[in-house]
Amino acid sequence: METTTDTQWLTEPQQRVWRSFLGATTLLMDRLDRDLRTAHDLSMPEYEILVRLSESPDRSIRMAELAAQIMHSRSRVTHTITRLERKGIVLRQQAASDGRGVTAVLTDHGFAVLEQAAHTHVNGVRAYLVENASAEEFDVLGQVMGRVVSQLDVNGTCATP
Amino acid sequence: METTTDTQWLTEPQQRVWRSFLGATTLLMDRLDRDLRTAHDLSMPEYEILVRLSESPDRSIRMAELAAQIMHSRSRVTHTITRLERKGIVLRQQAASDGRGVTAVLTDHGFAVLEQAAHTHVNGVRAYLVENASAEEFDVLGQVMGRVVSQLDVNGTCATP
DNA sequence: GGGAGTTTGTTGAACGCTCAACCACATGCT
DNA sequence: AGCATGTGGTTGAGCGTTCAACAAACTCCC
Repeated sequence: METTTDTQWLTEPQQRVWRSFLGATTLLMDRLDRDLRTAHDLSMPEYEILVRLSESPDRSIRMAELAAQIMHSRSRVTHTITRLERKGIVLRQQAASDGRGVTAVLTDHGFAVLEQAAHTHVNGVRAYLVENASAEEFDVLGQVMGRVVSQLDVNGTCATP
Repeated sequence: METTTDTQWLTEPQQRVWRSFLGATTLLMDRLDRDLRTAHDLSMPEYEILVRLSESPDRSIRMAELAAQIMHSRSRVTHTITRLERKGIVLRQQAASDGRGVTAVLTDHGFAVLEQAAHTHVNGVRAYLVENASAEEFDVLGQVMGRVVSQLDVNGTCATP
């Protein structure tokens, strides 16, 4: 891959930034997840799915499309949807146009759960992230993260093992 | 926790930023982890531990201190160290001063593994993150993430379930 | 100096994710 | 039409994480 000589190491300040980034994401995701779990028995990945479904026409999205939107593998989405289905939050439905297709549909109960959970989640995002940046800084954050996504999210499809 | 009325929702642009952030961290961590695994049979959490150990006097750190540094639970570190020990990369050692204490020590072989893996990792961080930001933007990123850490990392100790 | 309370580290079960293999359907080529 | 290749979704095993419970050692205070 690389020889032992051609690697440009990070400067000390760059390293500090990188470690802050690593620490911040670890703590942030952990905290948001825990908040959702304790208050609504919902994990972050589950919550993300509910949000996407709720915004979609008919509150339903094809499995592969769902996976692409939240950057998870198809397999992972299958497992998550299975759990959500068991909780009565979501249900599976054969896609009309494509014999293989399966679409996940948000149930009324699922929508109600989401309406509750959204408060917890949004308050968390504000308190832990948004409030820690000025409007300009937050903007910069968005731009950089956007570039990372477009670089790494090759052709809009997540790693599909 | 909250009533149904007092939640300040995110504006549409704020939402876009948050989703970019979520997507970027998912893709980024995934990719760095995969790169390390395929090239050096090492996960990101494992790698983080090796880095901290290598920088420490005697290449050794107490378990709890290690957990605090990388923001993982003590339990998680125990498991990870157990796996690393099995690979001969690290070994456990009774702490002199404290009867309960255990310190993890990086072996020579572990250090050699790290020397290789570091190239892969740093090149990844540069290519996927650093190069996607100007110097100023990267700086802003560091400041914001730093604030998040100091808010969420209450008294320097990670969630200790 | 002898308990009450705290800190350190481990354990095992349950949960969630990854990975490779797989089937079913769709598409394209000739 | 018929076969090759690609896509959509699932499955189950194995791995890594969380969580609650625990034992051992330290601290403090009377």
